[in-house]
Amino acid sequence: MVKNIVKAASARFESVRKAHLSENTEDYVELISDLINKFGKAQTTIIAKKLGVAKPTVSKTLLKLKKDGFINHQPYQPITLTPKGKELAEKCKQRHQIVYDFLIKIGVPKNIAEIDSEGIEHHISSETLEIFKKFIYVK
Amino acid sequence: MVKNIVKAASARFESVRKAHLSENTEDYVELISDLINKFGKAQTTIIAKKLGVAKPTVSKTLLKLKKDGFINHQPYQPITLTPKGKELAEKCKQRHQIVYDFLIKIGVPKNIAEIDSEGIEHHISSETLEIFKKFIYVK
DNA sequence: CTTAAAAGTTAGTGATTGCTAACAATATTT
DNA sequence: AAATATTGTTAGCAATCACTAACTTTTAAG
Repeated sequence: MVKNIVKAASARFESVRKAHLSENTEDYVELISDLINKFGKAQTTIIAKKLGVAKPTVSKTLLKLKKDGFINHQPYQPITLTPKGKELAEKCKQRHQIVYDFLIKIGVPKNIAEIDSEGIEHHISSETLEIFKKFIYVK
Repeated sequence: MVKNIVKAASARFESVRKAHLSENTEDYVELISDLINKFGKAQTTIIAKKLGVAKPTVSKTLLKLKKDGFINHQPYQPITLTPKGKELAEKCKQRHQIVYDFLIKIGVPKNIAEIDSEGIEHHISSETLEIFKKFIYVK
């Protein structure tokens, strides 16, 4: 059936659009986790600087992350991750690290690997990730 | 200086956001080129089906692509690419192919490679792409 | 050649993710 | 403790990219 062929063709674009919806959440949660680990706390201003966006943008996103159950946050208070947020952060960090290590392994310069891994990490399937892993540790 | 460290940290996020702005344009132009090659013409309805979006979404995007000089398009007429559009399509197709071939080469199954290459292609630097190429042809 | 189907457009809406300007709360200096 | 600086929020706006409903144009069938 022609319809099914077209449907299959569109699936990959839909996957990419779906990934875009969770990208922002993942970037925030991963960053918040890093900040807590490095500086003991995560604050709006630091997040804004790290992500290269304005403070109100962060403020608004934090409301959404709270609503979605990833963070605990009261106005003017530091941000903490919920169990759900910690879990997502952990998953993202592992994935990010694998992509980064893989790029380094195949010879991509550090500064380039940092940028590329950031863009790629949200679009890698678990299957491909497994193959990346084998490359890093076996070869 | 601490400021520069933070600025460097934000650069990769800004790169990703910048990539997102051109992603849609690239997907459309690449697809339009494919449709012209395969079926002799590119039409709104086919594009909509292939991308998995509604027709009005395509219609609106075509106006933007025309405004930006990537396509020629008069209402109710088939779509053609401008030289600028052809150039971009060619670049995207090559890049897409390299990413896809690379994934296949390292052992990713076809159906997964199709999805992942679609998501990844917009976030790969030319440096990493060159390394991918070497992998495909040399090893 | 008229009618029905297919293709394409316009209008209006909503979510997401940015921004600036202005203000409020908190922390720091003096 | 008062003034100042920093931090965080609210309000209002814009661009992008989706959608549905309703309409127009073109194509195809009878």
